Amino acid sequence: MAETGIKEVARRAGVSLGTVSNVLNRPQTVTPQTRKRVLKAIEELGYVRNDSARHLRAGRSRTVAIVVLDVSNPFFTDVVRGAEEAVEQAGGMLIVCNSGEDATRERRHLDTVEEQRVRGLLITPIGEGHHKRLERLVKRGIPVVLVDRGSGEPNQCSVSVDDVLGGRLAAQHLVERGHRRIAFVGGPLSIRQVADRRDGAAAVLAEHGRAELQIVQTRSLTTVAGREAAEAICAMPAARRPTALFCANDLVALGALQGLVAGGLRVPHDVAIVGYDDIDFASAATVPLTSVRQPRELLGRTAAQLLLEEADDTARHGHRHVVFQPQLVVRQSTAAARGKSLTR
Amino acid sequence: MAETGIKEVARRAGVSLGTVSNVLNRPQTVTPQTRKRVLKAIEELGYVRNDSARHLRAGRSRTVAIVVLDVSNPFFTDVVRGAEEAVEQAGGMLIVCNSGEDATRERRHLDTVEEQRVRGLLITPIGEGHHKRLERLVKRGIPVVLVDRGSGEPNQCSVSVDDVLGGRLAAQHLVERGHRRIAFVGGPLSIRQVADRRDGAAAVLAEHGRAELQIVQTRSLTTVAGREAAEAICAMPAARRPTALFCANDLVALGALQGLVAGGLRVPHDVAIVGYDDIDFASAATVPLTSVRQPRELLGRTAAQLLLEEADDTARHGHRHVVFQPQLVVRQSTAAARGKSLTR
DNA sequence: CACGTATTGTGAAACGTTTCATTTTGCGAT
DNA sequence: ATCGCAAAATGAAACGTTTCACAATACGTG
Repeated sequence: MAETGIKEVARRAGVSLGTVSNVLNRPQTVTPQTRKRVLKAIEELGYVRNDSARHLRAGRSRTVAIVVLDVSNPFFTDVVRGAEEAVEQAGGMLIVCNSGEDATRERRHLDTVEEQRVRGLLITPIGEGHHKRLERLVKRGIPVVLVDRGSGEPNQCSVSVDDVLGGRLAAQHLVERGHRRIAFVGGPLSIRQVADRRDGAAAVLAEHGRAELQIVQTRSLTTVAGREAAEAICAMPAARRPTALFCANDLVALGALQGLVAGGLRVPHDVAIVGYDDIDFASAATVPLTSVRQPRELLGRTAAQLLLEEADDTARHGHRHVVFQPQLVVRQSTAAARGKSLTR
Repeated sequence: MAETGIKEVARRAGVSLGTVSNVLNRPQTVTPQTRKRVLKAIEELGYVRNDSARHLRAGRSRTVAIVVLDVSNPFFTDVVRGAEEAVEQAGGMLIVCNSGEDATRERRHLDTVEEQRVRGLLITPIGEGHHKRLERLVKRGIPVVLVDRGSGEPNQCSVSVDDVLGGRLAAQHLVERGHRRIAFVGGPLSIRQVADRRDGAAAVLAEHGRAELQIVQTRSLTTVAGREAAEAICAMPAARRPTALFCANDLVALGALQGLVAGGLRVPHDVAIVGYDDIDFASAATVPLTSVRQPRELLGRTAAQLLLEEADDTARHGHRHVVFQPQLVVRQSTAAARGKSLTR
């Protein structure tokens, strides 16, 4: 298993170690003639740089890590694609870690990422207990940017979408459609985005003097959780049952949609649904979903750019908190019910 | 930026370099007393292993890479989740790379992965031009397992699903439903899975003496591509227009569904659709999609297990080619058209 | 109490790069 | 030819680990 290193290349090309390194890292400083000779040797030997050695000596890595809540949620894959674009354009590499909404796995990933001395970290943290941990990374010289999550922290950037506003848009729309009994479906509430969306919706109801926002908590933000929540809702007596659901994200909404239909309720006739994220599948659902759109790829791209900027020049970098605006997209799942007054 | 290394830990704990290393790697060989002392020093100094140095010296990495065709395709995210599970269980880490069906990006990822000297590589390659490249990785001691792709290669494992059979199942079903003009929608055909599915379908038609399978090629396997294909199909004269589509995957099928509806055709009344993969969203579509199901997570998990087995004991490892069976799931998108004979 | 053995601890060498202070080479001007 | 200078090439040191041959210590036995 003779690893062919820079040394053998040097010998074969009849030059010194340093020259080979120069060909690799500062081609201008070496005569075209020798350069060619070295490249030929590299080719013939099938030499491949050893990134660990390179990184060890150079002290800086070219890879950026992103830790997301759920890789199988299209929202995050779009964010990842945006980040990927920015990172690769800068000649780096993005590695994707999935915390799966599990704090233990999140911590494990942070450990690994720290051991790898990555260039920087993009993360959508789970709870609030990450502060000291991320703080430590920053102290260590690893810039951190919060993704899809606002932050008052003065020593890190964040890129987010105004979730409270998103919640308001959703609730506002449902109120205008005449709904009185509205439920928020989602969880866990320890995820800030979930809590914010709920708060935004609750605020609107309060302003309108409507009944309080019901909360149907779920354990996670998946279609399965949405389906389970819908079952519980179907089981409620009709008089108390909400006439509209505002779901914490589209996966939950899609699951709820299935659950309601399975339980014999019609959407939007009996129960209207508003989702969140406006993933591609929202418009392709059995009943196309009204949803709150977020600029997914832009979110990822912006976060990555901020991160790279900080990594390139930590000294001069000023932390920023970018907040995008969400946008309501109305579709059939909240179409006005014909022949049935909800406002009564 | 004083990197606290093993050296400082040793000094603080009043032991030698080697002892600290032993505490980290072979805790049994060190007295509980000194071990505690070292751990305390580690804690106090906030020491974090430098993975590059570790890897450089040890020669072997703990990370496994997976290169997929499209991270935003739920099929692959499920495969990734399966692989992740197996890798993490073995104490490793999985890094996810997205080739985006782009050969250049695939090559870039292979380069990086090779430079990183990863423990092993899981890959769903794009075309056929990867042979020598992967061969080289294997020669270098990096085991490679092909995912979702069969292989006759004797020196690498592969885990796949019988795509020809999948194509047969789809076509068989459509033929039984009475369809005569059937089109295959998907591409590029350089992706083996796509070609295999088409071939399976074509074989069935041939056996039944039916008209040839029409091919509507797409540039990629996305909803956008499916929508475009559907537009082309809508534009065909009704007499020549296929009465059923077999789409290379569910994303294309979902896009086609949208495109057909937008073009004024009803599904399944005017045109039936069969998708492939049976991703979660297939059953939640406007018209729930008949699809060919693949064991997605199992695929990923099995591939990772095979890889780890090989990495752990290259010498004794015997290469295997695991092939799973796909399964047809019938839903509304191919429901028998009422009051209209397709067999005329 | 001496001896042999098992258990702990030690520290130098090696992993494959990059960096940088030096030396060597090439070349135009005198 | 000779000198001077810029350009090119050199090679030793350093990055932070792990490994391994060896030394030191502890322990049970005759």
